[in-house]
Amino acid sequence: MAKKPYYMTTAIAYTSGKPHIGNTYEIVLADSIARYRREQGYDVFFQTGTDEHGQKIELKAQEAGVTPKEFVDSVAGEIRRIWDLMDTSYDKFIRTTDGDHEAQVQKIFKKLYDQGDIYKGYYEGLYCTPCESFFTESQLVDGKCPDCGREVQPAKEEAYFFKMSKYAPKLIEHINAHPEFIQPVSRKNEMMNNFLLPGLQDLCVSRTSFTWGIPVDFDPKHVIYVWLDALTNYITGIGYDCGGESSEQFKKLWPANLHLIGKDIIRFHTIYWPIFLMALGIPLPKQIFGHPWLLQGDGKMSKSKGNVLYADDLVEYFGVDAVRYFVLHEMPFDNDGVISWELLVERLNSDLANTLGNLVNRTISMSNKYFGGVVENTGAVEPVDEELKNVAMEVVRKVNAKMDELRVADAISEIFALFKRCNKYIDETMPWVLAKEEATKPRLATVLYNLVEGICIGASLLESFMPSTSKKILAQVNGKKRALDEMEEFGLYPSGNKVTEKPEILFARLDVNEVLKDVEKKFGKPEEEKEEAEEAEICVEAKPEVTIEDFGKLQFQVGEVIACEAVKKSKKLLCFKVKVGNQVRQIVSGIKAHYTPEEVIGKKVMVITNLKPAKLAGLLSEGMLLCAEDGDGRLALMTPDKDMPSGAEIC
RNA sequence: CGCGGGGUGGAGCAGUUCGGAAGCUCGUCGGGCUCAUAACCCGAAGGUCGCAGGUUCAAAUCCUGCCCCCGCAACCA
Repeated sequence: MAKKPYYMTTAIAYTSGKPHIGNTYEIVLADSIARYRREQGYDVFFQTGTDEHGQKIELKAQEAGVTPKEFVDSVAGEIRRIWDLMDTSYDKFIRTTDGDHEAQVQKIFKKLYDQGDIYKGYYEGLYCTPCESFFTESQLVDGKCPDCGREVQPAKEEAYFFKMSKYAPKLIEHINAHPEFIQPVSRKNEMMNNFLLPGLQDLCVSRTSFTWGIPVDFDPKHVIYVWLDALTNYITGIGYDCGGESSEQFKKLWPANLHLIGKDIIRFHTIYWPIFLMALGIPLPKQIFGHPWLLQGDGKMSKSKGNVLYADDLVEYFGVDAVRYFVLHEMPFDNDGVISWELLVERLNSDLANTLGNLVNRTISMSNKYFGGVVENTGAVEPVDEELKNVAMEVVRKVNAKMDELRVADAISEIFALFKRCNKYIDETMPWVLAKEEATKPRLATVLYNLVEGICIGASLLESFMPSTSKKILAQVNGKKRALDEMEEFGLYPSGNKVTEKPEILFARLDVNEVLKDVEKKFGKPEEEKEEAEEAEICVEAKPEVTIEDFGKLQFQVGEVIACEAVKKSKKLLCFKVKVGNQVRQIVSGIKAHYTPEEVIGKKVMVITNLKPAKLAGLLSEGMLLCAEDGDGRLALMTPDKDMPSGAEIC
């Protein structure tokens, strides 16, 4: 019987920079699902890749002084290196700059245009010519440009749009008829209520403001904007052709069984993507799963804090499988998870070193000590054995059930429950007591046999999640990897097999303080006490040299804060009244997080007074308060060293 | 009233869909054991489930109001 195909994908990673552990989580999660489906007998095709177009990349490349292509080649290489490092078993790595993808996207665009789903329209708005920006009515300040205060003109910019609304009813119907389509279900209502039911707006699918993208071939000043370019990778990657020449592979694999994505892009995958597919007349994927995020432990990610976590750094300390274990185990099903060095060490020590590693180690040691490594089933059973056997026999069924719901973290917990049960079994049977008398040796042999059998089952199940650990354990106990359908029977381990003589430590315990100290040395201080160190570490990007004349254009003066209040509806802004000489200015400044209005009143501050006024949150700001900013974004107002009258010029 | 997520023993989380004895892992304390990576096993302490109301025989769970945290968005001059 031919194996059933199973096509799954991850989102493609955006090549604007090195992916951190949060991005890496997705590929590992996908990998564990892919591996498990293979175990279950599916013919799995697992695709991942990179999204490489867009203005941001164009800019980043410019900053780096390389071409966009050179830039994405380098980042895509880095991403792929990390995916490989994490031991992920993807079958295809697609890049949106691949020639066949680009060509097919152009054809798709043309087809949708020809059939009237894409039309040329205009981005309409009010245009400020000097600022080269569009604004909507609501963004204007007193009917003028919010940036410069000048007049704006109604204007249009050409763009292509996709008629989303046309397919919305059909999509609503589909979603209602297939409750499993959007996972977790809580997301379904969000999509329905927020986007689908209120009515979909047509989607802008082209841009003329940058060039790093796939050109619209019949109108080359436009490039195809992100979603039509990125989402289609799922079909172009397996050989879709909208001219009717799709590959055999496409015919076999489509529709996809699972798109695994982050919760932030659920909207695009459950609304725009299905609608594109409907327009192309091909079936919809069976399931979209929006996973939660893995967040850094202590506060925001920040390079100066040294707490941005990258998979390769973590692997250096803990090893690939420990990192895989952590991200898979710690990530709950529909809530964000937390990752930090401390938590990582905790999991490594307690689950991997203590529960699992130590179990394998003590079992093998005893086999060597008492029987020269030979593991034999003498059939000397006792009632206590039943419970262990039950747990071992149940575990496959439980893991299967969890994996069918994509509850990977729970599936792993089930496997570890078996290892814990094995540890308990050792205490119950007390092998070291049995070893004292010749008469109880047969019983001892059976106890050790049962343990090795339990370990084999657990280790075999572990393959999808921690592939190399699984292999290592099986090698140490000299057992064969058990297939899922070989786990309905307890006792398949060949009686008389010999375990390894020298068990290798699977996971060494780490001392959390030493790790933290080490990390600090390597990546900089992770938390608070960083005063002195910080001073030296701040590095501000150098600006081009200016002349004294340039400097002379700026006017700085001492101002006295005579009033200050928080700006309602704004998290960051304070509104100041500052007396400068004989006039009072209103200045709006984003330092709410650093100063309260009370503490700032009466302070003498440094103000740039000839800056073009601007509106912030609807309030006029005539000038700017100068602050020093440290590496963590903390601000300090600049005040004169000696008392100076307000209005005194700073030069 | 911008959008969204969250507040459950010291830490990290489950449980909330569809009310029905507050649960898991770690840590702490006490005990057991010695095969093992100071690991393993057992027991205990510790929570007004953010606050205040309401519905109900019964609320972590449903309803109303409020407080606080976190992302994103916006205007961090």
